[in-house]
Amino acid sequence: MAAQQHLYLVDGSSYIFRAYHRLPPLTDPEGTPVGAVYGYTTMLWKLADDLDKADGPTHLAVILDKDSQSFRNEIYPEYKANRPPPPEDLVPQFPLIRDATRAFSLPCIEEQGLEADDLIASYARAAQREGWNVTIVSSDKDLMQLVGEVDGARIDMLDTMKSQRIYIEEVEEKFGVKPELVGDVLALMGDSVDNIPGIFGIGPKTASKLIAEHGSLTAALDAAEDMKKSKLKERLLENRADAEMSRVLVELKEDCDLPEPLEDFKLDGVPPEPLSAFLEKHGFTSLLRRLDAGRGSPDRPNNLHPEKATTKGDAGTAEGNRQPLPEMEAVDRSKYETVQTLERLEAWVARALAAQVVAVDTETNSLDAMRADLVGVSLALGPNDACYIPLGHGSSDMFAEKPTQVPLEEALAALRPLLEADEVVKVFQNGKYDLNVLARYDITVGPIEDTMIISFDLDAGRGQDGIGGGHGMDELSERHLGHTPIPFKEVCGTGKKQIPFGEVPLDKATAYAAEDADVTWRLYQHLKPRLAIEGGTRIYERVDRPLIPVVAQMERHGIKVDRAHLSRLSEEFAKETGRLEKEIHELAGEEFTVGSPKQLGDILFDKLGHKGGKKGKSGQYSTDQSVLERLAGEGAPIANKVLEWRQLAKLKSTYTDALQEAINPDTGRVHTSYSLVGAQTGRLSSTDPNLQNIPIRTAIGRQIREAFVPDAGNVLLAADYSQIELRLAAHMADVETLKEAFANGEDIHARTATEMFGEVTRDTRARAKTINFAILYGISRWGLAGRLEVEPDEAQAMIDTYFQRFPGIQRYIMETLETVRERGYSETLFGRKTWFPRINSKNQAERQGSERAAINAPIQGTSADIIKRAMARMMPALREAGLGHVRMLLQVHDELVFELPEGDVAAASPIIERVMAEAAAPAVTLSVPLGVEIGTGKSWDAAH
DNA sequence: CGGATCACG
DNA sequence: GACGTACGTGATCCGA
Repeated sequence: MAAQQHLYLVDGSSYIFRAYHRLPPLTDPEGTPVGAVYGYTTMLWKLADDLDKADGPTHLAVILDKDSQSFRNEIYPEYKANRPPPPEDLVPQFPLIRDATRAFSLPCIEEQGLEADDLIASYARAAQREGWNVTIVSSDKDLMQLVGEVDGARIDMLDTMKSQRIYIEEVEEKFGVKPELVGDVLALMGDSVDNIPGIFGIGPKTASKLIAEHGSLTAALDAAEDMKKSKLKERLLENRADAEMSRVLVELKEDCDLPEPLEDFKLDGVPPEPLSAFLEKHGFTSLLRRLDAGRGSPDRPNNLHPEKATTKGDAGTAEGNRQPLPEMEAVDRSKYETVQTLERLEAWVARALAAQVVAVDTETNSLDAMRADLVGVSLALGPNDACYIPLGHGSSDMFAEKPTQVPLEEALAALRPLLEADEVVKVFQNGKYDLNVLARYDITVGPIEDTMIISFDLDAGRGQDGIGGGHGMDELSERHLGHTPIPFKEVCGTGKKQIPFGEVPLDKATAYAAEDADVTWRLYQHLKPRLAIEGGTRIYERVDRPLIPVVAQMERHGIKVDRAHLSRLSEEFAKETGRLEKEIHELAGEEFTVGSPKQLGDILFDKLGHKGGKKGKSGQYSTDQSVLERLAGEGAPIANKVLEWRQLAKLKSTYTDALQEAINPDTGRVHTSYSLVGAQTGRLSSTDPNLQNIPIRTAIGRQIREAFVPDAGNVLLAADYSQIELRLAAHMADVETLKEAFANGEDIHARTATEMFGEVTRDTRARAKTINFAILYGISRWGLAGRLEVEPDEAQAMIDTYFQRFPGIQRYIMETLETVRERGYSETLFGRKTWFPRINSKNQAERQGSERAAINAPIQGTSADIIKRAMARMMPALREAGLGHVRMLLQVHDELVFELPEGDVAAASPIIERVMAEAAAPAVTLSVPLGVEIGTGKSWDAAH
């Protein structure tokens, strides 16, 4: 029996539109935009790769739309009439789609007066009649009508953007009906893009419900008569004709003449020319490399090096960020080596030195790098070419016999030349952790690369829809390699049963640890080339990569905290909260848990009968600060007591108690952990403990800052950027008035007050300040109205005045949004991207949320870039001045905290100020000065 | 484990 | 027809 034939029909036109909106605006060496073509090319490649695979294509053709007119226009002149013209930089890419298809030596079918959908339908049916299987490469919902099986020949669909097969179940999931009824559903719901009317007011949900219930469009329309009186009934009766015409419009023409016979679509491998010439012409160098690597032809993709497999293609989108799974040599854990002798270790080190690129991972007994003891090291030099070097296994009694291991000192001596070699790149996943662990053994690792940071610089913000946009190894491995690494909990257990890694038997430990290095190596090969292609090199090389060892060093420094001071505060707060609690209970007339917003709400609004209680969607009264302040103003003494109680309880539990516990017994200091990938905008975040939210705004809270102190003989120095985000907004939106004010060193909120209200008073300045921030955060009249306690109309008037007084701001907002809508990401002045997959969401709240975030991201992100650059340059600048002993301890978004001998303040201050003020240069020249304020003192509080 | 609250820039 | 309205974080507590 002959092998089953399998025809792939590629819907080229719809693909290019989607690719355009999902991919960055790349241009080729001649400046022609080619982003969408690049996506299309990688997609074709992937399909050609699948040749010879089970279910892979034996025949393939690309189907294109010839022009916008079709027989449907004769039925309904408005058909597709309100389609906006394609974007300017997409137009020149249309002909390139044909070029790309020909470059792959694939047939390309288009026909005057016929839409691609009709050709696809006709070819699909023709092939099905021959008993072939058919896969339609498209996600067009109209085509879903075709899905199904006739006499053992099936038609399915493939959405390459989402790597998703669509068969009957998927269609049913989407439309709630069998494929053959999809046309009926479409006829009811209409399609605004194609301008198919459907019935107004009936969306996908109602349409599929009606069709599922009645079995067909006609039946549903007939049934309308007997429905009970409703909007729906009216609409069905009134618009029957529209629905019936829509049914004709969505019907696919399955009997077109076939311009070329099916047999001509036979796939026969892809000759290297003209493909290579095409790739070269358009600067697709990574694909060109793949072509060269694959013995000169992509027709045997399995011979390609796995690391050269699909690079970008269809990364994260509003609808998901799964990439097509690249071809790769499958992970084979049996190939890993457990290194137990010095001889073998030296052999690995020698090979690594020769390889120039080695992935490294350390295993320890703690997540806290500052307390973690080294348990082992793994290395990877290529796919499955990895080893684990156990160093601290079996230190407890769980091992009957301690396993054979290279003694720690000897092993470190052997590894040191590798880890410190200038000419060998060490690749880590979250290298900051490993750097800190190894620093405890006096090993200064470098140079390093970091797959977590690379991923962040490429994909920050993707997966805001909860589909997974994280940068952890397991997630990256799933997403990019299609491989699930052994979960940590499978090796060490979880909860109470968790054992330290050092107690894991060597075979299991090797499988886990060597795999981590293996996966890191693969991820690096996969992600690193994308940086250049997608314009991520600048931010990675100039901002984030240099920062890794700097932040690692800051974490190791830590900051001294006065335990006695905190303990005293804890006691005071405890006494005070206890006293308040009693008073609150008396006022309430019963005892209850003050810390429970639920109980408090019931007491305030039900029992005590206060007015204006608002329940949120959790069905619970809101009792937050603003509510309690209102009640207090209305003369409810209990509200003030609760506010006071809350403040003290918060300070005690979050700060005075927790910080004491965070003091490292070895160093006597507190070592936070900064996340370099925590904030989508590029900011750092701080955890365990968070030292970026230590109180400062109230006097009581500031007492906690007094506990942060220098060593004897030293002082703390705090250097703050003044109004950096507003300055950047003035520069980026090019607002003359604001730039001038900053140039003259004016009080910017006062200046805003003058412009807005004509005079500066306490009140107008405060309002101006609120408005200034509101602008940075993407304003709405209601939001501003709430903050300023005015009517939305008045807030709108203020916004209008603001835009009028500061021309440029509105234009900046519009332009930013337009760019983000088009490209899917925002960009900082230094080229940092933040993706907004929901910017074009149909859900208004979702979309508007993304819009506000997108307005803010370039500003907040540029500020983050600038302070990061200052941090990376800081120690070299200080060292040059003989101040290498100055320690940079903390970063709080626009502030750096240093510790230094009292006598060095005068020498260090101007250097710190200069490095911070000039941190944008030379990459970016700002049209506003960056102001830096410096203070010193015997505590963090005193330094402000 | 999610929601509410509140600490910071 | 109602929703929900300022950006970015992390820690703690309560209660299901």
